[in-house]
Amino acid sequence: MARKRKLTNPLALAVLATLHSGPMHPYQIARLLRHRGKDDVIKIRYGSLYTVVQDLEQRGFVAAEGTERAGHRPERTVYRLTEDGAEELAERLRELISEPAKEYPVFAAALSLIASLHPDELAGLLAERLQALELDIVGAGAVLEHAASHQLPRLFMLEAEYVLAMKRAEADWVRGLRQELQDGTFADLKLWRGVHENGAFPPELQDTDWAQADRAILSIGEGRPPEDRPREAP
Amino acid sequence: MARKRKLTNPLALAVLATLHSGPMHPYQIARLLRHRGKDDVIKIRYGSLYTVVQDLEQRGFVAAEGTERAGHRPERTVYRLTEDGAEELAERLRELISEPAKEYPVFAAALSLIASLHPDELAGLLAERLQALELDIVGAGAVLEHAASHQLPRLFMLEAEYVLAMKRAEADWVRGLRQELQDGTFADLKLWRGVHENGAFPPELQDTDWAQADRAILSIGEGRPPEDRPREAP
DNA sequence: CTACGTATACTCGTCTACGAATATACGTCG
DNA sequence: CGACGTATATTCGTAGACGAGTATACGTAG
Repeated sequence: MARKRKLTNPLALAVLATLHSGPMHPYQIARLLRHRGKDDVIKIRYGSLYTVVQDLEQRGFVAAEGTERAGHRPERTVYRLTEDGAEELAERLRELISEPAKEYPVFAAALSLIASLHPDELAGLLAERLQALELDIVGAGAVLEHAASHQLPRLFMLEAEYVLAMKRAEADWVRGLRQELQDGTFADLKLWRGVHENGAFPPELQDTDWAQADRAILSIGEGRPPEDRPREAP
Repeated sequence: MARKRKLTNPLALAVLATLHSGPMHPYQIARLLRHRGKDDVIKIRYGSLYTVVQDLEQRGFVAAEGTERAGHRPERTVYRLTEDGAEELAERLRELISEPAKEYPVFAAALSLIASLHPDELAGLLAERLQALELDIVGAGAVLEHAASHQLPRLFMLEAEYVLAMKRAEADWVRGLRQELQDGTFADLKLWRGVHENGAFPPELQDTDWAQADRAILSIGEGRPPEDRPREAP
């Protein structure tokens, strides 16, 4: 947690935002965040929380107001938001909203390696995912409706709306792919099965641009100049 | 990188998958991953790569085949995939496909804290995001078309298709919200401005369930039992 | 032919996230 | 009333991620 770097840690931003509601100690921050359901979109680990708060203090974004003690519980340090902290929070939020960040969802990673799995397995796995997603979607929808009917302003539920929209889109996409696999519309099934049965690409695909380039990279490992030397592909 | 834990690191899975194409040394793995465009959905850091490969070796998922040296370059260790490695890869992929993982996109985090920003700013920020997203979308679409027209099987572009679908969905959602803010349809604008101008909630919202509960949590910090003591909200 | 930029290939040290442990207090059920 | 489960509140140690550094080789523009 160096001195001058931008405050990118979402938990840190959440801490600053929570202190808008008044000075409090770290554990209370966590409870409030939880109560407000923010732990659904922001990872709250106690292990990290205290480190983050210390860092915020060092940077001058929060300040210790003093310590108190209730009964014989451990002493608690109460922090408040500073001017600098409020500004930094606003600035980071502006940035996070206006600039899409590059993220690495694991599902995309898995898809990118999917050729390693046998195609006949995939449809079933996608069906499982779809079920789970649909459950999630129903649940999230219910939460949103419940909140609305209890006068919780939409302003505080935007993140849930967004997450729901994304889940719906994912479910749609998964549904489409599963369909193509089931009815055999998916074009590469022959190729794909071939790779698993022969451990190699069918010859008609050996000489495309990308196969060439792949082989070029692979051949360097051979200690020979990248001449020819056909190799089996993934 | 402890001994028995599941292999959740996406880079580790990518390494295993790449070794399907034959034995090679770490740097070559990275190059091939890059050439295949996988670095778009899987973070490849050299600092991590070598650690990850070592870990895979310790777990028996890859094995060193020996070392070679080209010219006076540093010695390179060539690794191959083991049976165990192939199995582990397949098992992890199955899991990643069939079970949606909980993730924490920063945009959702930012939305969840958005009340800290003045509402009149938000529409503009969303417009910026939208522009960036639309550029991304055009770019990704072009890449997909180019790949298709060069015979690269769709099988190897699924992750790009998925990412594109997600971006489109996000753009749609952002467009909708921006619209509501611009034409004043968004219901909480009055409340929201009030929070920023008075630093407090308008009285008609002070007594809802959630405001009560929030106050209950806050009041504990006061060292008093959670009786009454109204407080200002975010 | 020499200087410079770029690619190859890896290592090191730092920073950070966070699991797990710790320790006290409170409520309650028999 | 004593034993047990849960909530309060924080600290500590360590595994893992990764930025930045290192050192050599190669291509090429001047």
